[in-house]
This record gives sequence, structure tokens and C-alpha cells, in this order.
Amino acid sequence: MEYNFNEIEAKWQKKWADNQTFKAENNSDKPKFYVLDMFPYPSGAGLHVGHPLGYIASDIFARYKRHKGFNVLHPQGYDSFGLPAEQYAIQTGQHPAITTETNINTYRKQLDKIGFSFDWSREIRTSTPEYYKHTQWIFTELFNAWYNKTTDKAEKIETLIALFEADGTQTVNAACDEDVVNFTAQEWNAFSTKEKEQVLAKYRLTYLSETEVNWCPALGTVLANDEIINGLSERGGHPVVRKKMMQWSMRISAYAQRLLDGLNTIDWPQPLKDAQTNWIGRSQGASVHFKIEGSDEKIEVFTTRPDTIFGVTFMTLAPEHELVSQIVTHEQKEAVEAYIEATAKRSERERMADVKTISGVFTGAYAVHPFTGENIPIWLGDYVLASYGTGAVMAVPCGDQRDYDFAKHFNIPIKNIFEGVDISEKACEDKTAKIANSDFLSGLNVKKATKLAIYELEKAGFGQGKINYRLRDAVFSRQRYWGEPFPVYYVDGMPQMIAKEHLPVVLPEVEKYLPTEDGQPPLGNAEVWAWSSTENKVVSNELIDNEAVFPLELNTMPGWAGSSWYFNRYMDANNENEFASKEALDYWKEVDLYLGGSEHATGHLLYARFWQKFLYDLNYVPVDEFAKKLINQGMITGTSAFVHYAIIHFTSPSTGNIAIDTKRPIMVFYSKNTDLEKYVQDNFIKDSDLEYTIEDFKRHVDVVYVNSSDELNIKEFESDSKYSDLFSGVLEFSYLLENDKYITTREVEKMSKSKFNVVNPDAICEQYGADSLRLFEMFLGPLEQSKPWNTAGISGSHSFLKKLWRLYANANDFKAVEGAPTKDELKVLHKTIKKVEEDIENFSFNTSVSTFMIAVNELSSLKCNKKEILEPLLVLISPYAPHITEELWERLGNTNSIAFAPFPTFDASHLVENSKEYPISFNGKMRFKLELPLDLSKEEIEKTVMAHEKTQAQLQGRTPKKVIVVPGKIINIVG
RNA sequence: GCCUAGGUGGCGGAAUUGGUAGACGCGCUGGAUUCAAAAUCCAGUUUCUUCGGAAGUGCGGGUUCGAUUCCCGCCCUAGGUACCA
Repeated sequence: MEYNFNEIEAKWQKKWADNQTFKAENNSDKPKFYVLDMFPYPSGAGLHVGHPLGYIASDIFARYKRHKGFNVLHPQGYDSFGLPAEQYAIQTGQHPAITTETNINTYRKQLDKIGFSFDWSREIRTSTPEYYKHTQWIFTELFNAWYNKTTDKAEKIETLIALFEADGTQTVNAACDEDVVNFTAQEWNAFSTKEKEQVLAKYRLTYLSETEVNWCPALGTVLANDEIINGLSERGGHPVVRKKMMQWSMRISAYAQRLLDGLNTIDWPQPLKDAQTNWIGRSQGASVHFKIEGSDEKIEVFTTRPDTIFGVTFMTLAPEHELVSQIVTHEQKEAVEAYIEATAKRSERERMADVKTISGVFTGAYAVHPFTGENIPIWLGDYVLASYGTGAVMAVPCGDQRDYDFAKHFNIPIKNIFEGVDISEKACEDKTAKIANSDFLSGLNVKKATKLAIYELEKAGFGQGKINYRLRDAVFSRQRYWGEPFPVYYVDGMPQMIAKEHLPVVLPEVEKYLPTEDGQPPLGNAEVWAWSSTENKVVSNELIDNEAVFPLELNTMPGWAGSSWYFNRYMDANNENEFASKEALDYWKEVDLYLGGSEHATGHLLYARFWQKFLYDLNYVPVDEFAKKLINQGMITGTSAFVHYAIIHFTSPSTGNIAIDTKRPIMVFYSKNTDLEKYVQDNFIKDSDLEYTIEDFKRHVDVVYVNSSDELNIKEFESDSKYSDLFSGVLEFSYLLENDKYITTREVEKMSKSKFNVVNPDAICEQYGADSLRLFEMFLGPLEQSKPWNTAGISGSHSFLKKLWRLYANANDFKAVEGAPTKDELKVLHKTIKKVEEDIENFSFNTSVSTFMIAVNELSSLKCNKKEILEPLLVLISPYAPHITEELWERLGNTNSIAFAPFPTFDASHLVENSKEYPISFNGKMRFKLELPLDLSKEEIEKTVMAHEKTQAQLQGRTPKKVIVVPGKIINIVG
């Protein structure tokens, strides 16, 4: 009976689907366990062998938990809004929904072949109106909420209005815009509706603001930072300017501290936590304001070193600072304006990248030192970023290298305020230096001086202690078509939310997916895109009268909107009324195990935590962290293959003429171990005075043309049209062969279509089966590590499965024997149970695969045919290789799926030994082994070992200084 | 620069609290089976070696009876991040 994996796998995949084997129930006597993969964006290229790595690992864990008696939720879906489908639409005119649907179908087929235990009845797609109506609703909830710092949570906007009505701004302590003004209850009540709206906008958790974007007038679009090279668009090389646009922002900064604190409560990888901590960037210091000489204005700065305040010799403002135009003196006006214009042309990223060039200009204005009363010149410098802190710094050149460099460059005085430190070469950033030359701070260490400086600043009314975060509010508008439309229309320029009962606001049809000619986002092309506030539906733009019919928002939401709450949706995926019912949310609570790539550290994983905390504050979800434990699976890299080739041009020195047509030169493919120079000499130069030049090239060659010995299949390579450009325009080409073969060079790189190193899982499933693929992907190495794919290795896991099959087939033609197993058989089984259970709990899947191999090898040589051994063994292996184990399980006479069979219980009594093969080492080096009974005393062991002839041979007559005996472990003889 | 992870045979990797370095698999070598191939099975495979052994986990030190594992210094690789005041 052959192991026919194709037939077996198809059979069980169909059975699981037909019986809905893995459908999770929302109530159960069993404890719950929620295993989630980061859902994929369905790209047109389909899955490669790297994608399923995490899915296989999570599937093993989900299946293991089912064996352990848990009610397991293991869903899957698609993050189906996104750029590639839109770009394809721009090129071809095909609606992104169609492209997306096609790609999803491809993905689904590929996923099904690998035998995952997903509950597909809960599938979600972020681009369907049934899903995004809830995304839109969450947006409106954010709009209708504010962050109350007193209660330290988000609240409905009504509670803020109530505070305003009672006491004005007096009792309000909110996370809000910087520029809010104070008012009394009386004043508030006298405001017009519009004025009230304008005030509230500064407090809402999502708000409109003027945000700078990279605008390319020629392309009529906004570009991302990485789409710009040297101030020109990557596509077309058109000029890019920085332009302010009204955009939605998310007040994630309100949650900065809680996002930081929450990290202590979740079991996530340390590097990922560090990345988020870094990104949030909490820094403690003080906010200080400096009066401007001869003006009522003041400049506020943030500093982490208020203790160095007596070292301030100048101030630097970002060129964009709002006070610049007010403070600049007549004499300096021209220079300042020229400087501002020059820096405006450079993007922020460019400015950051270019750290070496120091530039700046004096404003002519002076600030007043809060303690000394001295005048401090105010400069502009582009090393100060408008978007961090207040966009202004108090420059302390003796203590900050950037200030120091700036001061040196512009000959600004440097005042040394450190005790016994030489600052003639560079600034002193050492925090152990004592403060000197600083009035009341002199002689103190940094910690004490900081505390005292803040105290004195507060007393004098010049500032206070402050915590600053690097985390900025997140821009939430995209000038794209293929995203969630905002449930927003505008009345008199003020945004209005569309009520929950009228959602979804469905994405409109457009003729083309590009921005409009006047620079509006693609939705500006829609003809039916206006909101009727009387009919509560989307109507034709022609009906806009700004009385009852109003224009709708033209931007769409970013990619992270739909992925910020999807884990909650799976709990109740088909609920039409709510994003999930309270019962479902209370039952599943949070994700117990979340698997995905570490590249989402500061994107998806931060935004999702933010939304979860917000939903928690409003009592919509029962927990404020959505994933208890998270694991980052490593990348499976590809092994790219390269051909090296040289283009050779020949000239004749005697005539200066070109000997062989240079327009169609000679090309030679060569490889590492071949001698190109010699080859050219021997074949072209021989008996002539020709001179030649060599140009070297290297090119990716598709790995399908390269075998496991790195040999290139020349014929297939040459006939592939994607390399035709290589050969066109070449007079002749040849190969430098080693043993009649052309050997390619290999390099490990990220798997990608453009590198032609992609290995497709379908072909592997076809040739070796899904179980082989699953085992092999786990066997490759530790889950969290990145590792190169090597198709050749899969034969190992495949032959393991064949051995496993034979073990059962040989056991009396699949009819295993009842009756007592031998001691050895029990020992093999129980040491396997122990190891596999530990491995799965530790996510060490690679080592359990080798444990299976050892167990099957040992049981095969024991010729084991006992049901009592063979049945539990199948349960151990089934999370990894579910198809073959289901089949063998059935053949052993079981009628229920193995998926819910209880995990075998480990019994330590089967592993008890009465003797041990002791390693005998000399000075720590093992030299020979000796079998001794375990009940021997230390003295008896020492006596036996010392008497042994091999010991005497090692000692060569010497007397050992010491003999270490660790019973049950080792014997070490020193001397 | 800073943060994080890592460095072990030809390759992927194992060694759970310091106790037999190289499990398991790939590849390679030899053999069995076969008319032959595939498949399967058996043996070998860190390096050097005078065949007794000796050295060996990025490099240099240290602690220890004993270090891949702990400590100090350095080198290299990968990922993240950066005029953050």
C-alpha cells in the first residue's frame, strides 16, 4: 500500500470543508483559545513559500490546543484595500474590486492546499461594505469623543460639552490642540453653533488640520516621502513642493503614555516592544519660555536639560516657526526670507539626511534669559525640526554637539558651565559632569540641578516640568480611490458625521482612478457623491444646494484603518448590526496568540493598540490590549542565482580603428572559477595587437533554470524572452564553462518576483504533498529567525512521512495489535510526548520535527505494531502533518476526526533508568564512557572509575588532584 | 551614532537551570538490492593525525573541577531607528 499523498490530502481537505470541522462556536464548556495570523493583502503574485511559514506555525498551535481540549478560534481573512489594485486600475481601467476578488480566489486556492484548520465561516474582507461600515462607524465614534486627562480615558464629546456649559474651560484637562483658548461658561453658551464646532474640533480624537504634504503639480498627486528623489518625483522627475492640505488626523498622541504602559502587560517580543517604545519616544524635561526683547511675544522651548540653562548663548527656531515673521528685524528681513525659501524647497527627510551641512541665519531679534536677564540672539536653523517639541530650542553649545557645531560655524560665543571639562574641541554630553558657573545651580550634579532648575523656573513663572513624546498624531487621509470612504459631509465647511443607521457610505463608481485635474483626490471624479441630509443617502452631485444636499469628503482612509480592529470582527464576523456582539466580545475577549511579521511594529501594531484602547474606554470591548502574546515569524529568504557576463570592446592601437564593431560587442558569460582574461587572450587576441576593455555585469537568472548544483540550464535560459535584451545587440556570445557546465553564483536575498528567486508552494504540494511542506517549513529552523529556502532539503521530511506510513502499513496491514507494548516501545512514546509538548509550548517547532523522526526511526527498528503506541503517536504528529495522520487514524479503525482526539498524557515512570552511561572526562574533556548503575554512591563511582584501565592510561602514572563526581551526570578527573 | 537579535561542520540547524559539542535533516563518499534507473536499506562524513591521540562553537581575556552557555573588551552580520533638543 503506497503513501498516495495527493489522494489523501484532497480527501481530507474536502471532508474538513464539508463537515465544517474547524468551525468555532461562540459558547462552549471548554476554555477558549484565539489564535490569529496577521491577515494578508491579496497581491496578484500569489503566495510564495515564505508566506505560509507563520500560518503553519499558528495552525500547529491551534490544532495542538484543540487536542488539549480548548475551544479554538482560528480565523482568516483579507486586508483587501490597498495600492497595488488601485495602480493596476489606473493602468488598465479594471475596477480594483475585480482585481481584488481574483487575487483572493488565487490565495484561497493556495491556502486550501496546505490544509489549514481555519474557520472560513468567519472570513472577512476589509474592502466589503459589510465590513467597512463598521470601520466608518468607529471613525464617527472617534470624532464624537475627546480625551479626558483627569479620568485618563476617552469620553463621549457630550461630557466635554457639559463641562464647557458648567464651568467653561476651567475644569477641562484634555489632550487637545496646542492652540486652544480659555473661555467661561457664559462665553461658551454665547458662541454660535459654528463657533462651538470650531472649539470642539480642537478636542476631538479625530480632527481636520492643515498638514504638509509633498505635492507634485505635474502629476497632480500627493507623493509619499520615498517617492521623492532629490526634490523631484521618482516617476517622471517633476518638481515637488510642500503644500498644506486639509487632512484628517488621529489624536494617537493622547494615548502615548498608555501605549507605553500597556507594553508591560503583554507578552510581545522585546525588539518589538523596544521599537514601539522608541517610536513613542518619551522624554522628560522642562518647558521654558523666553521673553522676546522689546515685544510681548515669548518663545517656548522644550529641553531635557533645564540644568544647563545658564549655558544658553543663543536660541534656534525652525525656519517654519510661526513667530519668525513677527520678530525678524528690518535689517535681517531679506536674509531671513531667502533662507526660509531655500529650506522650504527641501523635504524634511532631505534635511534630516543631510546632517553635515550647517545652515542658518540671524533674525536680528533677542530673547531675554529668565535668570540672568541677558540678551540672547535668536537664530533660524534647519537642524531644528518644526514638528518636534515646540520647533524651537534653547541652544547650549557647551552641552550639545549640534548647538556646538552651529555656534562654531557662526562664531557665536560658547559658555562653559561644566566643572573641569575641556570644551575646546567638542561639546560635553557626559551626564556625570558637575554644573559650574551657573549661579544657584553651581556645584550640583545633573539630577539635583535639573530638579532645582525646574523648581526655580516654576517659581519665577518661566516654565514647568514637562514630558514630551516623539509620537505625532497620525494623518488619516489618503488621496486614493481604493480605501474606505469617510462617512463625512460638509456643511458650511464644517464636517458632519453620518449616523450609524445610515452606514455604510459605499465607495462610488468613478471613470478614472487618478486625481482630478484641479488636484482633488480620485473621488472628485465621482458624479454621484453628495449627501442628502433629508433622504439620508448618497445622491448626484448636481443636487448639491448646501441646504439639504451637501458635498461628501473626497479623501479615503489609509490602509491601517481596516486592520486596526479586525481581530474583534472575527469574534462575530457575520453580525450585521454591530461590529461584534457584546456576548461574543465577552466570550473571546482578546487574541491569545498573534502571529505576524515584525515589519508592522510601528504601524499596524501601534494603531491597533490605540483603537483597542479607545474602544475599551467607551466600553465597546472588554480588554484594552487586543493580543496577549505575539510572535514574529522570521522571513524565509530566497537563494537568488546570478550569471556574470563581460562585454568586451576591442580596438587596434596601430590604426586606432575599432577592430570589431563596438556597437555589437562580444559578450562572455563567466563564473567564479574561470579565467576570463586568459580566455579573451586565447580566443580573440592571439597573434594580434588588439587591445580590449572589459565591462562587468551581473544579472539575476530565474532559479527555475538552475539545479541544486548551481548549474545553469543554458538552453532554457536563452529561450526565455525576459532575457532577450541581453543577447540583442551583441555580435556574438559565448560561455566559459567548467566541466561542460555553466555554474551560477548564489546569494541569499529576500524572496521577490523581481529577483526571480520565488518558490511557489503549489508546485511543492503537487510534488511532495502539503504535509511534507508543513513539516519542512517547520524543520528549516527556529520560527522567529530568518532562514534561506532550499528546496533540495524537502526530500528529508518527505521520506520521513513515507517511513511513518510504512510503520503503520507494516503493522499487520494497518491493523495494529491490541496488547501490551514493550518497555522500550513505551519509553520511545513517552519521551516523544514530553519533548513535543515542551517544544510546542515554547514554539520550538523545528526540534519537534526531529523528535518525530527519531521516534519513527526507533519504533521502526523495534518493529512496533501496538495500537497503544501507534495511536497516541498519530495525535502527537497530527498538528504538523494533519492529512496523513487523519488517514492513518481512520485506518486504525477510528471514525471521528483526529483533530479533537485528546493529547496523550506523559508518564514519567516509563523513562526511569537503572543505569547510566557516564562520560568520563579529564580536565573537562570527555575521553571515554562507562556504564554504571545509578544507585552507586559517589565513593563507589570514584573507586570504579579510578580502577578502570582507560583511566590509568589517561593518567599515565600521575595522581589526580581532584575527582568530581556528579551522580547521574558526569565524572571529571583533574590533574 | 543608538537600540535589538545573532555568529557552531560543505549547508539548514541541535545542545531546556554551566556537565558527553555537532542531535535531526540535506549534501557528499562507499556498499547492498536492480539488466538498469527510481525508490529503499546499511556504513561513513568537524579538522588535523605519527592512528596512540590532539585541537575545536567569530577574536582576545576572565570566573569555574568543567564554558557554545556566565563576566569584561573587541570584530563581523542582519533588522529597527536617528539633527528628538
